[in-house]
Amino acid sequence: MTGIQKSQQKLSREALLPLMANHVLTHGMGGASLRPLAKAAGTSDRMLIYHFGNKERLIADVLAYIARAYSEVLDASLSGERSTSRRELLDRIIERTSGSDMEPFLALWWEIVAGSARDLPGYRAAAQSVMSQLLAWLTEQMPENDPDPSGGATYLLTMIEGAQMLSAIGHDAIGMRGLETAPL
Amino acid sequence: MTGIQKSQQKLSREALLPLMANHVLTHGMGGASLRPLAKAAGTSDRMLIYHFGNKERLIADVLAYIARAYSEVLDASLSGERSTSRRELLDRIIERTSGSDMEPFLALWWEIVAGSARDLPGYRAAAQSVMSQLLAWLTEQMPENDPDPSGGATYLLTMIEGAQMLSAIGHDAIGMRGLETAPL
DNA sequence: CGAATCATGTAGCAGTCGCTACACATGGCT
DNA sequence: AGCCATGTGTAGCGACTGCTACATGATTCG
Repeated sequence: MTGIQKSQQKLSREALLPLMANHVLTHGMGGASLRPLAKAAGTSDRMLIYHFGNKERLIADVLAYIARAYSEVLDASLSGERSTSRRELLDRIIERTSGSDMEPFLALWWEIVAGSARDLPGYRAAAQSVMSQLLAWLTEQMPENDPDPSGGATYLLTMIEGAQMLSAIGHDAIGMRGLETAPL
Repeated sequence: MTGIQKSQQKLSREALLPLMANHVLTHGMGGASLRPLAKAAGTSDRMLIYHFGNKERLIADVLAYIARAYSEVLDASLSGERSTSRRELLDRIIERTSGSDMEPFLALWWEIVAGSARDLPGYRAAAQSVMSQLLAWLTEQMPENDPDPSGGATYLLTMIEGAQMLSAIGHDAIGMRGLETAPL
């Protein structure tokens, strides 16, 4: 009769990651300190260090998990019949990534880019993983008759990301105009 | 004979801004807390609050100052004869912005974008200021015979920023390929 | 059964954070 | 001369940071 039996007694690294990823997606990297993360994952800062060694590795693992999870979302949500032109493909992507459900990920995305630019550990790997996935998906989604699917995909990716950045800073008009006037 | 006469006795807001901007450019937003900023500006956290009211306004002012200073650098360093084609203009921009002296500003830039995406006070205004300046400069630099200078400038801006992001995360290859294969 | 390993709670440390209270010194104005 | 606004140094508060020491249950193995 010593006390209450805890319901969850073996929250392993793997079980904690999605919970922390969720917290990071909604609160951003600014809120990614040990105690809030632990609370979100139903454990203690003490246990996070126990499982991951230190915060640096923790963050790297969480970012890697998010990159992995994002590619799965991408696969699931973006499948469909092949587009018949670059323009149509571009429009579809813009439509999908403009949904409000993508907002948390996009906000986090720019924090990851900023971390990459400053070479913070784990950030660059996550960023490259996401972009590689996106590029691969784009390449195989290129119109069947496209003269240069690979080159065209890198081109589209560059355009899309540029437009999304302009959208993130509230210059949607410029970003969208840039897309509209783009010679594809 | 009460003590040493301090050499600088009236460091006003305006005198402090460039010193803090310099610190932010070299150390990033992560190091932009009151005490380090004060040290860089040769004063105390106490005085920063005295001059700016609180940290939020301080940061907004520093970012606005940086945006202003950047546009002057832009004017000075990018002037020259008009390009004769979109491709040539694009190449010139890429060459100028790839210099290592631009690196501190670019790293800071992505932090500003991330702050904009999270709607932190002051960030979006600074980001829009920088992009507006850049777009205006681009527009007037478009080739003389260009059919659509304004639309073309937004298009180029979108491409440039997309490529720069890919470069920031270490995917230069993709970014540059995107530019090379771009139909201008 | 006993020992060792794993897992976890409680407390706390040294440092930083933004910000404030208080004292005090100047200088200009009346 | 007295007073008030401007400016500045010193100290500190309460909250938070990553991380650690210590103790103690729980499990597993010899």
